[in-house]
Amino acid sequence: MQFSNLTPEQLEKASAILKAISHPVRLAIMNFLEDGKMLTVTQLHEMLKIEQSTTSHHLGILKDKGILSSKREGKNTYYFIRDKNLFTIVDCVGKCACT
Amino acid sequence: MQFSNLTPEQLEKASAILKAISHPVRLAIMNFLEDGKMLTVTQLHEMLKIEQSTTSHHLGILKDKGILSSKREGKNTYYFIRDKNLFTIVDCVGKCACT
DNA sequence: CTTAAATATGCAAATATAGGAATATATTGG
DNA sequence: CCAATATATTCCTATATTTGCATATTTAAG
Repeated sequence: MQFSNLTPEQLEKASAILKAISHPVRLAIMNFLEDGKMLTVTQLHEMLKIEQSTTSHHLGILKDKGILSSKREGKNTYYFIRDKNLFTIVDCVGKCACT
Repeated sequence: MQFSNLTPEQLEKASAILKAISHPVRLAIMNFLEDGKMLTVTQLHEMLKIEQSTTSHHLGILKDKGILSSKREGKNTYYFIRDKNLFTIVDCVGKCACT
């Protein structure tokens, strides 16, 4: 493949990022964390009303792709958005979804 | 599921849009069409150096999700980005991919 | 009508993803 | 160490996606 102004590597990277957040649950998580908030697995699991393991899976995916970071504090693990650039995408997507 | 400020429907819609463009080939297509250009299946198929049918499939997905529109002119079908709002996302994603 | 070019579609195999039950691990308090 | 809470992981099944070959459809030209 050959590209206009993005290299194949950049395309792979960009699509990996998009793919990671292209899921209703993960988008909801991003939305909850949008303004820089930090939330635990249990908090998200309760807010989303989905299984704890499912929540953990999704958080794992987001962390694995470098979208989220986590910070352990005692028994809790707080998750938060790693790169503030992503706020823009989430915001932008949110707007597009309202059209 | 319950959400902060996006309804479940909006989340579904947003993730459907994101999912549609979350693929290296489709992102490359979006990138080629980014500035409002119109390109045919054959042009894209040659630019991307992938099979004609694969190209058509990807274009079909993007059209099906409302991302692209097409316009037939003789034997050719020109594809173009339907909603200019998407330029912003593609642009934004492109930037994020360069970090 | 026939041919060729451009595009679309049906199908199948390989691969990837999603979700949840059960279980494992980690951490704190007693 | 033991119990309880929080989180992560394993395993399994169902479902979706990707790709390309073969074929169909559409359109223009002769």
